[in-house]
Amino acid sequence: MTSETHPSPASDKAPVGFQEHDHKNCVETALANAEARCKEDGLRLTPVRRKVLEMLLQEHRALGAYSVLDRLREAGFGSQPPVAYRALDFLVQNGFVHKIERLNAFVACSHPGATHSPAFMICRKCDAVAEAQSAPVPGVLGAAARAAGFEIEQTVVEAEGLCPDCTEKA
Amino acid sequence: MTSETHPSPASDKAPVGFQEHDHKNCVETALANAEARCKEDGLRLTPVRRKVLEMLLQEHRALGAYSVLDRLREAGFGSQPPVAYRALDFLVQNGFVHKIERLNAFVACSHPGATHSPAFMICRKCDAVAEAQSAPVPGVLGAAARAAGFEIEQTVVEAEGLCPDCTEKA
DNA sequence: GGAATACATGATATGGAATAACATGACAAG
DNA sequence: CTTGTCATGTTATTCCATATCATGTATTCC
Repeated sequence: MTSETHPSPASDKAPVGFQEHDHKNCVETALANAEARCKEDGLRLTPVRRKVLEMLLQEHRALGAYSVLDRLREAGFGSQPPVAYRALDFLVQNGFVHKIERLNAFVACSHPGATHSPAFMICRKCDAVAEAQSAPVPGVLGAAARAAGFEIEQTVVEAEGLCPDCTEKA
Repeated sequence: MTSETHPSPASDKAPVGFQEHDHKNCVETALANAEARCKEDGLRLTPVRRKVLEMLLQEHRALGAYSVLDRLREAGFGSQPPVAYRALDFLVQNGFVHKIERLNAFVACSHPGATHSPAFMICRKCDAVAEAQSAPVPGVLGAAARAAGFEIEQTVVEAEGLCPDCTEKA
């Protein structure tokens, strides 16, 4: 075994995202969009970065850093942790990828372009991850922050539970 | 150095929580409350567990598992990772302590008793953590979940930004 | 009381996540 | 050509987390 962090116990090839979707173009268009936005903003979508984004789009689920690393090695890139982490940092920094804190894993963004504060639904059984457009900032929290003098820069919202598939099987 | 995970660069003894508060009784009363609730619910607040809760209340900020471990050793308890993790699991499970996913660290709960879905404000500069009573469940996300057939069991809300102290200094 | 059961603790070992520190390569600007 | 900058590569280390087994200590049931 090469080190697949989240084995997705139930179904390893399930159409995670909770809904069937056209997975053919979805990768290519997303990649094209990313390239366009990088050119536009003067960002450099280098080979490693592009490869990492591609594999995350391809998988369409959360991958641990060391899974990413394995695939980079297979593809002939460097195989040391920083290689993966740096690429991931870049992609997260610029909104192409999100980190799932709960899983210590990464997913490609589903809503390219829009500067958003995303929310995630994570299945505790199969580790499937779906992204939802979140409210601008959770209202109550925003109020509390203002009251305390805390300046919110970024908010992580992650819901854990059971995805439709796993609910059915129970 | 014994391994203090989050050194709190700026001020190591700052009144984290973002607001001055009476820290004298706050520990004792919280401990008493915990003991009461455990007796009531038939839970066993053993020496290790009690000690961990006490130190988290004392510190009043997020501590990494290995910081907890160091203090356990100093207090004459076992010093292997599982000792700390088991105690932390128990405390988290029963709502006495919360895990900050963003930091891989733990804080004592500020709102004892109430079964709540907490939200946190985390200073990216000094790692101070404040807990806010959160909305039951972020409304928009709840709707998305229902639409997708996802059953939410628990939600993590963590806001990153600058605490009042660190904002001042900038 | 004494055996059986469940749970808490202690210790060993291991694996995965993340970053520090340093060196190299590619490339553009001066 | 030299300098500065950024991306990449490599080594090593630190930190987070859990599986596993052994031991001990309650509590329960007979």
